Amino acid sequence: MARTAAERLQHEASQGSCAHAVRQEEKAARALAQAEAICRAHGVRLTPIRRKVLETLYTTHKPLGAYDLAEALEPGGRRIAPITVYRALDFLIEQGLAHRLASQNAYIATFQGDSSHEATAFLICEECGGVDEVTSSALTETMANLLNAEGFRAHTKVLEVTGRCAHCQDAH
Amino acid sequence: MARTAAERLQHEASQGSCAHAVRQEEKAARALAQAEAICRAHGVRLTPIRRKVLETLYTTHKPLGAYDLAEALEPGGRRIAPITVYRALDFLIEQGLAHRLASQNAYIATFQGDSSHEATAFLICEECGGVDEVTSSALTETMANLLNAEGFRAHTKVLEVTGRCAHCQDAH
DNA sequence: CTCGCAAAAGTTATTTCATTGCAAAAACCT
DNA sequence: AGGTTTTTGCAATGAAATAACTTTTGCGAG
Ligand SMILES: [Zn+2]
Ligand SMILES: [Zn+2]
Ligand SMILES: [Zn+2]
Ligand SMILES: [Zn+2]
Repeated sequence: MARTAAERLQHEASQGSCAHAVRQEEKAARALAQAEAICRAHGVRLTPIRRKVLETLYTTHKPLGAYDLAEALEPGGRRIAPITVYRALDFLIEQGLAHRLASQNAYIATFQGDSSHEATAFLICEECGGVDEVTSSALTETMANLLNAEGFRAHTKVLEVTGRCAHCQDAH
Repeated sequence: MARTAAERLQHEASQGSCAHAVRQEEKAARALAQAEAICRAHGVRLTPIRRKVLETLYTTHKPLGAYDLAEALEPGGRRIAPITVYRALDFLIEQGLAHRLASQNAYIATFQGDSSHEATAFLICEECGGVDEVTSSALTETMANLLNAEGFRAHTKVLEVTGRCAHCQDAH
């Protein structure tokens, strides 16, 4: 089944930065500022822990498990308990700032503001670990039609594709 | 996150048979016969354990966790270890006879022979626990286009939608 | 400022899901 | 039967997620 958290980290380390991560620092800074704005607007608090979790997700731009996050947050402070990470993740997901990749037991920051009625697919590269978030009106429409035809009222959509991203194929 | 195995079972018990399960016995019998044929054709063995797991999935027609299955197989024999169930599930999934619902940590029998290049969506009702397996050429095409546009070579597709099925809305 | 409340984080333990490693048994093939 | 491969048994462990309860923190009302 899904790669474990430890394997993910090792894989990432062995790969170094990939094209998915380029210029991630600047994007992360902007995204973080926007997240603060969103939280203010929603009247909720982006506490230090929540902020740090989100920041880690942004700068990594790869799926991280809750225990990965706990580890990543460790330096410069004491070890954070898993439950704390999960609570932060729950918060971030509620605010549409993060997303759970069910097929990986991992979490990732959301760049495009979760326009919740849109169908969003996550393309997960098995080679470099990068994740692309893609939507298209065609996809949204097709899903809507399909669900409509079945009379199914959707609550949560999980669209995850694993495989090989474009630049990992080139570099094969 | 996802409903636990125990909750699933309790939910099922509280609901009795729902429309998703009607005439499941006959369908299950036919599907099981077909599964035997498939295994013969593939030159692999549908052993008693594998067969029993598949049968349980067919007759239940609801997502079951590995430990649920271990429990379900218990009567009339000794307790089966989780690993054994997982091995049986791995086999069934390899043969395209079962499917893992990543969003539920649960497994379900596949009725339509997994024509592996088709995009199949699973509609999971949060009310009755029933799962419908749907495909459409439109969905397959849309996904193919989307992946093509991204230059992404797909290996595994996870399309799972949770919500409320048609008859659970009627009965609300 | 201090009291009181509610939200957040800490602590400890437990549950649920999945895998590893090795031994025994069964099925298959000469 | 003898040797090989596949399957199952068994015990322990790892990994992901949650539970129950306490303490701390942020913040407004008095
Ligand atoms: Zn990459
Ligand atoms: Zn890649
Ligand atoms: Zn139903
Ligand atoms: Zn239903």
